[in-house]
Amino acid sequence: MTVTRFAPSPTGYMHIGNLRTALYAYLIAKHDGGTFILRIEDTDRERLVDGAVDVIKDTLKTTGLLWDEGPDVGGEHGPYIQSDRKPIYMEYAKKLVSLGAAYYCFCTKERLEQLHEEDATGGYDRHCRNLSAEEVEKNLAAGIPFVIRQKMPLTGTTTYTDAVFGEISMNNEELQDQILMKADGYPTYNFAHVVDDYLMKVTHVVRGSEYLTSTPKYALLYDAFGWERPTYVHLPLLMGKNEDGSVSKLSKRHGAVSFQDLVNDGFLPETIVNYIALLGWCPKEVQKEIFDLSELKDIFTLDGISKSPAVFDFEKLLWFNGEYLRALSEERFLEISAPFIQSEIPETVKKEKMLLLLKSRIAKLSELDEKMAFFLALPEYEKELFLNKKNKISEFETVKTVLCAAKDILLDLDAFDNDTLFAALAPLNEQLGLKTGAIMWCIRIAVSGLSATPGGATEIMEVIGKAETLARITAALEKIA
RNA sequence: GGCGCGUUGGUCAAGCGGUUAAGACACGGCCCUUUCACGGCUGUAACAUGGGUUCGAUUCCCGUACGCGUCACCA
Repeated sequence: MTVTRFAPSPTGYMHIGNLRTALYAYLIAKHDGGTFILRIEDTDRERLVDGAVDVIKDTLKTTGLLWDEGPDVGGEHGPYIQSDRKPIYMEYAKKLVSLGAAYYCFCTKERLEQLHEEDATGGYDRHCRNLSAEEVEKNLAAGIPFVIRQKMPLTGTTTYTDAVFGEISMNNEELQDQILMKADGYPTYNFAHVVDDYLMKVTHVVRGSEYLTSTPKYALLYDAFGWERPTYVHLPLLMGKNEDGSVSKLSKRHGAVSFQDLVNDGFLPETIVNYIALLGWCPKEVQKEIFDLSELKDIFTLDGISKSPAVFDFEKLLWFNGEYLRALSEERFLEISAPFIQSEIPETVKKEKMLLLLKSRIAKLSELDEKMAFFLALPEYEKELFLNKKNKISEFETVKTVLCAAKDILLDLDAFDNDTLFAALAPLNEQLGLKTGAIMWCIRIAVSGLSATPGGATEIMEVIGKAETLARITAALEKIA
């Protein structure tokens, strides 16, 4: 039985790297029909952020990463919020002390700071490591604040096997006697996650590779308790590209990097999931890139995870999103695009038709407003725009002829849909001795004021309606007169 | 700085001793076409480096360079 967990600390937003960790943890469990746990790591009481847990839960829900055990849904290994488990840690820490693998430390923060000033790379000097039982008892009885530290072996090496990176060894002398229990009675991450993972029967510890070198310390904790070590799955880091071309760990300076930022910018949750699944992992023997969550569940295997860091590429994300947008049903597209429309849309504009014209031409929903602007109001443009080499339009006289003829035809038209319009205007080519493209070019410029538009001349006319079309053509005629 | 990890085109990446070194994004060209987009075809572009091991290294080993990570009463 595979059991994984996603154990974020509530920081107030869901970093995309964190989301990917959650995704992989979910996929590893679900590929095997296992259990996916959500656990909130809120042992840092000073950094609590209101509503942060909701952000985590909402993100997981909208991406479909539903947890089998955790807040709201419960489970047999609860509670799933570390602050609710507080008594557990002290109990286990004391056990560790009695096992000789941890010790009470009464050093003050001031002393630690001084130590650091004297030697910035030295770390803790293990001052309290060998206090006698009597001294400890005395200090405890006197109510002197204490922390509990892990007693690292002084020699030898500690080795563990990571499912992605293979064997990792660290010299024990590199390992600090890290703090397990803080003076405020809360455990540190270093201790809490080990105890919880054990108690929650987590089989695969999935997390970013920044933990690669501290994992020996955790493995030692398992050993000290006599617990079986879990399978470690460290994920390659997500990087962002800097202005100067270098890369570093993806962070806010690289732009929108939280799930919510991306969604607000008009990326679909499915797109995000799909894209980040492929950042650091590649399917075996499947030659495609578009996957939904359930497909990912089927094909996800650990051996497809790569070791090298991956640069988050907004360009490719954009491409993915365009693919997802185009694949959407018209109804669904209309529905989800609504919140992104800020513009006031006149009654005379065929709104749905307009939006659908844009559907295959945008990469993210936030582009909608800008791209629809010309439908709503004719932009300023230079009359030279009418001149077009490819369509062999070199004289304004030609443009005038086309527009006048078109105007006459349109005046008599009752139906104003694309097909009718095209059928009515296309014959102008023979009458005027011009290519259809040239005819439409003139008209399209007149009704849009743009050299490139979503949709052709007749589609645009249908959207803006007869009155507006005639008004724009009249304006064009005046412009070139 | 110590320790650890990584290094295939600009980016994501396949490859797991013998390949014309896949594919995708981006970029260029062509086609389609009422402009654009979509779609189709096509082009440019890569094994960081030096030593080994081997009949043969992108692939295995060692060094070097570069990059990243980590050395908290944060996670």
